[in-house]
Amino acid sequence: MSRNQPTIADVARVAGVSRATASRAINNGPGASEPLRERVRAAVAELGYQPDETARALATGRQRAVDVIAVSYGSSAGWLGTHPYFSRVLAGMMPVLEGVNAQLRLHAVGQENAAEEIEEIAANATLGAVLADITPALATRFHRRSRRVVSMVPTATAVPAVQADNIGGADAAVSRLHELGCRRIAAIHGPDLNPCAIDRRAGYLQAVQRLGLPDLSADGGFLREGGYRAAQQLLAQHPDIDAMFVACDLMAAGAIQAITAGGRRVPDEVSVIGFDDSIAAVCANPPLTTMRLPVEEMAAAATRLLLAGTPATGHRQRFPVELVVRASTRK
Amino acid sequence: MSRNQPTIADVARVAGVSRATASRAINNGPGASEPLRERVRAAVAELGYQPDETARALATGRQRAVDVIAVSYGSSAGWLGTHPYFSRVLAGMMPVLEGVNAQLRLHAVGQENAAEEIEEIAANATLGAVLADITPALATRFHRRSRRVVSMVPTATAVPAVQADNIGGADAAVSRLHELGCRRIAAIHGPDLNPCAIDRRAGYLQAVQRLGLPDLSADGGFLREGGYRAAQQLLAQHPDIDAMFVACDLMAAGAIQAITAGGRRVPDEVSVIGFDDSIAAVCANPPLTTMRLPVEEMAAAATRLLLAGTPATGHRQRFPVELVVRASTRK
DNA sequence: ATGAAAGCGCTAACAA
DNA sequence: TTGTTAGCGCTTTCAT
Repeated sequence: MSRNQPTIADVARVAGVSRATASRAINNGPGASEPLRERVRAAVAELGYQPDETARALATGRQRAVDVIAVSYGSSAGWLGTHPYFSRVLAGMMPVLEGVNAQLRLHAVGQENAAEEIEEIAANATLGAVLADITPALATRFHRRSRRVVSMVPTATAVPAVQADNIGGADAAVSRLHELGCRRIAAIHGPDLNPCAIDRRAGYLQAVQRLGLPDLSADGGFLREGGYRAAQQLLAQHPDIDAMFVACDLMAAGAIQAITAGGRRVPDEVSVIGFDDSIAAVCANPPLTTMRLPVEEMAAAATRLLLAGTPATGHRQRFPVELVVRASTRK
Repeated sequence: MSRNQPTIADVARVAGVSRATASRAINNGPGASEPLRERVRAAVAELGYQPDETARALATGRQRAVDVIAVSYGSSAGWLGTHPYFSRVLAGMMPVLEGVNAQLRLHAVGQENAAEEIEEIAANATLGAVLADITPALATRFHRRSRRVVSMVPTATAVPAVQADNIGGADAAVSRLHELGCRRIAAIHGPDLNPCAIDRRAGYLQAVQRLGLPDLSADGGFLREGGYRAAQQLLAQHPDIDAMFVACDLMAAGAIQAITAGGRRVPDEVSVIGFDDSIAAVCANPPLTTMRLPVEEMAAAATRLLLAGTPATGHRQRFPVELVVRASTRK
């Protein structure tokens, strides 16, 4: 570094006080007279002094940063860039970090050496970490090293988490479709190993079983292309499908494209209901009826939990998943 | 902090060497014999030692972090969360930061006290900052305090920048529509003050003028709702429109919804061409033909520039904007 | 109320 | 090659 920033010693000298007094004045700490505080303020302004957060962090032992960890399945660029989820968690965190003088550090850890990277992040964690989409095993690993952590997806029981009712949401979606008169309700699911995908699949299965409907499932891998292909395939195999429950909006947008490209109308011939209420839902045409996952609120809650101290082991904060009606389901 | 992590002193003691030797071994520095290195490695493993990056940063004077700054016009949550742009810049940066032991710090600065926040970030910058969407005035402010900065949008001449050919891209889009036989080409523009929006508008104007077409412009504010409304209005005022150039995909997705909701077909009756090639383009139905803004590549380049040292004042790296043909334009 | 001085955990001159 | 020592810029006892 070639920065030649003024230090607190400069401020102290210009103000004609000791470094300790300068520090007290700058941090609004107790034990400094108003006249001296004023001189320090003047010196700060004159020099354009900005405290070095690194030194401050070392001296106090706490750095006031919250880490966000996302695992990059395959190429980090692909997942992080194309899935609307991450920007929503960031969007949810930023406002609560506003004005509390805390940094937001973003980490994309690769799959291979994930364990080591997690360890290192945990070792340097300060306020703590928000686990955006990590497996229970890795979450446990982090938790063992630092308890200042909260997961945003279903995880190991010990790890604090904010979680949405994915099962209930999926069930509600299918029930809704059933109320609308649909009887051949297909589903497009996410990756087998994804905790959220697992729950949404369970919710679908639970609903069709209760309602006495057939299980018409396909896999879409949480990606738009997968949703497109799955919908095509479903339509080919079961031409009488009158509705689709799609486990994420991105896939649902693809599914709608496939349905209309195949010459059927949405929602007149087939109703589609997505999951997430992400940007993909409003960009789809017709706009998607979907189950809203309150990602921003969850991320905000997770951040507040960290700001408030060390979350209790096993802590759970639940969030409802609610129906948002748009135009992809019939009246 | 109640962390009780082992320090390098513990490692040194366990390994039976001095702290200096331990440091040398840990950092693969020169001047340490293999046997001692081995003992240090063993001690590190035994204690589960992880170097404290803060202390390291203070000692070396460089913290190896790159900052990303996004200005939050209105609510920070809204903009950051709903616009696909930011996640693309993050996605572009992450891979180049991989394995170089550098953190990514994210800042959303509010509009009111933007100047101060910018100053503070600049003062604590280490590798430097990527300005995602900042005004020329603020960029200049940052540049004055730290030269380690690169803007991703058109900016003041002194500030280093990576920039795409927005004017040329917009012109090319209109030209393309003209080649396709369209003669009533409307446009939906972004915010008046947004540097990218300004250039895209200029490109449209330049093209219609050259081609002898009428200027059919409306404003959409770079948001989907704005695109929807602008398209409705355009269609009402000029029923003979046969194409639309829309300055961003998010607005274009809205425009397509408005067009089809109004009973016209895309692309048969009206062709639509967007800008960005964001997630909104592939979620739209039909999928959008668009001008691809290589955001990830630009963000990666910006990051590499910072990693390589202090970018030269006024540095410019240009990126092409290319046509991506999908289904929203007629053949 | 103020200042002197001791660290925070680490790296990097300098000595040995 | 190894160890000793002096900081990095700041906060925070502890005297005064």
